[in-house]
Amino acid sequence: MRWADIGEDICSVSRTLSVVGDKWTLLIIRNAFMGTRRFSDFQSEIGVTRHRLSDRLSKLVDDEIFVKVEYQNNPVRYEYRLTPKGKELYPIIMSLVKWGDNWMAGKEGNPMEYIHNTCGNKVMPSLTCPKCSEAIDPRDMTVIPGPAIKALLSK
Amino acid sequence: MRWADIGEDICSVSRTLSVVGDKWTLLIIRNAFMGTRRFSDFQSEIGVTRHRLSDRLSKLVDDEIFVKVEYQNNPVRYEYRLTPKGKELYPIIMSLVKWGDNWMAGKEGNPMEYIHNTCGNKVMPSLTCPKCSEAIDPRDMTVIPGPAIKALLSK
DNA sequence: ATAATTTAGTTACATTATGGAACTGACTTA
DNA sequence: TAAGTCAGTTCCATAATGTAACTAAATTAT
Repeated sequence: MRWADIGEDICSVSRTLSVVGDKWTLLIIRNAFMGTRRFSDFQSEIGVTRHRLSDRLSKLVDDEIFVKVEYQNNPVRYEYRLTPKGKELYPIIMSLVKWGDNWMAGKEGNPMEYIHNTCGNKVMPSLTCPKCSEAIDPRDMTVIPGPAIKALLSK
Repeated sequence: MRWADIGEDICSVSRTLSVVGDKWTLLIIRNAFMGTRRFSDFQSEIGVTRHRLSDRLSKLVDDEIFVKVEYQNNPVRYEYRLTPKGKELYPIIMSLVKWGDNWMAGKEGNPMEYIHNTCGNKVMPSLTCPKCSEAIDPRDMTVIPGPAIKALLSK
């Protein structure tokens, strides 16, 4: 079977991109991980227009990445908080950070540094194999059809 | 200091997104990791228009994610191969796959499965701390200004 | 020898998405 | 009373995208 025969809809990457495959969306989520919750804070921090922000936030609420939580009434106002589904986007943001640090940093060095509270060290998380604990090299990964593709093939 | 005061240009996420912050670009890179190298193969596999593909590929060459390698002359034709800089995008693709598997898979299960050749196991790589080897939880990470931000502050 | 096919594009045009900027509306503070 | 805050919405010009046809050099089929 060729990859070409597998529809775009049966791919975890394109499914994920249907939710976060947009620059503004990823910047909004990045800021959410830094603690931002309110419309105007996202707006001024990211520099996105209110129009676009409103658009992206409501899509993210539809996609269950954010929940709107009322933080005042009179007038009623909501803030945007990451759901568990949204919080699990962290490795995506972290891998974007890491690549940017490695390949796009200027001579000044990295913009930010990260401390792992659990062990107290300044670290940059890396992708590792949960079985043998080795860092992942793309050449060491073999991709095989999973249950969803197998089900398709047996039809 | 507030995040709002840090320009978008001094952020590893937005720097990375200036290269791969686009749906088509990420799908092209995903396919490159599955072995695709030629224009028409990217085109038919991804379903992107030739116009858009041509556009994205030349940007990716400019950004040194791909190199054009001549694979025939008469007429001269090039294929697109990942550079080391491009190969290091793998964790980004893998984190997109993982999130999609966890949150967007249908009842059929995951589209693909991954085998780590080094240890022979079927695995899904995870983000871990290189010091204590524990899986990363976003709540356990503290972000502090790095050298580039510190340099800015001392001006 | 001529026609069709392959590969890697480019061009023209209509549609869609985006950015910029002003406007709304319910309150609060000076 | 006037200005400010917050979370949007509306309007319009510009930019990005998709659709579909066209190019061009070579190869294969009839």
